[in-house]
Formats: sequence, C-alpha cells, structure tokens
Amino acid sequence: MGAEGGTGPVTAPVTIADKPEIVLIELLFYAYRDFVSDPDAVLLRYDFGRAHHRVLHFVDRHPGMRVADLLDILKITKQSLGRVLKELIDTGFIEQVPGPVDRRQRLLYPTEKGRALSARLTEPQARRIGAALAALDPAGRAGAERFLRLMIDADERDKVSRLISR
Amino acid sequence: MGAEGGTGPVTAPVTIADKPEIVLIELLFYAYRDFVSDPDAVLLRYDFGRAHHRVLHFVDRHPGMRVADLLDILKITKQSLGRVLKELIDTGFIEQVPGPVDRRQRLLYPTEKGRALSARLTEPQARRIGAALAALDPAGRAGAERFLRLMIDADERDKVSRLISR
DNA sequence: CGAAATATGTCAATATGGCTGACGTAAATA
DNA sequence: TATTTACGTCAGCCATATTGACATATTTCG
Repeated sequence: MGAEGGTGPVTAPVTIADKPEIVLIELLFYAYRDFVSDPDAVLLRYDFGRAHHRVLHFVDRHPGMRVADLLDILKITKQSLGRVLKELIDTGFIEQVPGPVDRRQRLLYPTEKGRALSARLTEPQARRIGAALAALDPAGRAGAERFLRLMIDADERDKVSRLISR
Repeated sequence: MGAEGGTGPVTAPVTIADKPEIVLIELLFYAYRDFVSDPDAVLLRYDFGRAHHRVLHFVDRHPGMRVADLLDILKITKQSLGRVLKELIDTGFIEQVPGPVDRRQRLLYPTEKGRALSARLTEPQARRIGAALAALDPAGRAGAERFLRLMIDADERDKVSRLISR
C-alpha cells in the first residue's frame, strides 16, 4: 500500500456511504443541541440553569414523586440533585411533603409558581415539536416516536413508557 | 376555586392529553440520555470525556476542517475547545496542518490512531441506531430523520444538511 | 424488641466542561 | 501601511457532575 507509512494526517472523510448510521448519530447531536437551548433565555432571568429545568419539569409532570424516582430518571447522584433541588425549594417552585404512608419519603410537588414556570419553559420546546409534527404525516410521526423509544436502553423502555403515558 | 387559596403543592399531574408535545419532549431527553452514554466506557480508558468524543468525531468526519468550523458546529467558545483539542493533539489523535492557501488557518485532521478511536466510539452508537432503523419501515425511518432535522434551528438546517450529506 | 435495611440529607473534595475578558501573533486584506 | 482575521493563551470563574463518608429518621425483618 502507498508510501505514507507514518501516522500522518488522514485526509479521507468518513462518508455516509461508509456508515449510514452516522446521519442519525449526527442529527441527534444537532437536534438536541438546539432543542435544549430553547428555554435558556427564560432560565437566565431566574438565575437557573438547565439542571433546574430538568428537575422542575419532572416534578411538575409527576407531582408527589419520590426523590429516588427523580434520581432514577435523571441518572445523577443525590448530591448533584441536592443543590439544584434545594434552590428550587428555597425559591418556592417546589415543595416537599412527608410521605403519608412511608414518612421517610419526602414527596416532591410543584407549587403554583413552579407549575407556571414549568409551563413557560415547556412552551418554546412544545412549539418546536408541534411545528415538526405538523410537517409530518401520521406514519412519519409514528416513526419519529418509535425511533426515539428505541434509542432508550432496552431495560429502561417499559419504565419510561409507563412514566410518559400517564 | 375551592378553599385552597395558598400556594400549596399542586397535585394534579400534567398529562399528555393537556400537552401532547410532552411525549416527544421527554422522549428526546430519555433518548439522548442513554444514547450519549454508550461510548463512556471506552472514553474512560483513554482518560477522555464526552467533549473529547465530540471533537474527535467531527474532526474525523470532516478532515481538514478549520477550527472556526468546529466551533460553529459545537457552539462553544474557542477557550473551551482549546483544552480538549490540545489534549487530543498531545496524545496523537488529532493533527494540525497549516492551511495551504491561508496560512493563518490550522486545519484539523485525525491521525490513523484518531480515526481508529473515533470508529470505536461510533460503533456502539451505530449499533443502537442500526437496530432501531431495522425495526422501522421506510416511512418510519424517513419520519425519524425528518423529525430530527426539524428540531434543528431553522437558520442552521441548510448548513447542517450540507455537513451531513458529504 | 432490637438489628438491619431504607429514604433522604449533608459535608468535603474533586473533575469536567463550559464561560468571560484580556492580550498576543501571524498572516491576509483593504 | 493599517486593519481585520484566524487562532492561541492566560487567568479566573461558574455550573454541574462525581466519590466517599457520615447523620437521621423510619420502616422492616428476624
């Protein structure tokens, strides 16, 4: 093979002919990059970051959820969650209520204020999604949803499906 | 209306009937969460993180790209890129070559070693994508791809399309 | 009942990956 | 020649994550 034996620069691009899956790999990157940036402007006004958004979203979506459930969704440690959650509680967006049956639990609820902020953060993302779905036919919409479900770890899919569909 | 005038906990969940777009919003979160974690195990062995992966991927995909192009894809500052890029260069995964026409540029190329690592990092993600696509019919596949393209900022779509399709 | 397990919180140190601002250099361009 | 461009770098800081250790209720189990 050629004279370039060294570990010099490789000039041949990786094409989608070589690896067709690259298209979706990269689309996921670009899509997520832009999609998650939507609420940044609003978050800034509250001195919050994306971590606050994620926490508030899931607490708002599943009022009364346990801390452990939230950790399992976010896949972070309780120490990481701690700070962000504390700030959301201190500023009155989330409230903790002792579990009525198991009093070790501290069930998480949004306040009215929390619900309102969550809705405001969801708004631009929902608009983006809505516009995309409107541009697709039913088969396309179903494909998008199925594809994303299949991106989830196989052993998490049922749990996620249950969370989403309620 | 009721007696609960205070800003007490809100107990009503947000349902997908209220906001159908939430399904896709959450699926994007769960999908990305698991999808990007695939290469972590391999990255660990090289003392690299996800930032290294992203940089190596795009340099490998577009050999000879300019630093400015990379910044525009990643949407980070040159200072952030700096550290990660330096480590990839110091460890021999990426090489810089002065631009032949504009010598201010430092064109980025993967080394053979860099190409190999990039392929290894891509592998598990490509498997995940491949399995998902295999489970969809052509209309579903097209829908997934179109949906993700529509998640990208409108004024970025053409640029991204050009990047991907070469 | 007492021991063990569970749910949660917290303190401390550290890593990663981002940011802003300031400044420097070489090369292209006006 | 003056300005702009492409890139790099130093310094400090912020957000978000980690590991490990330890504390406190409360529930469950033997």
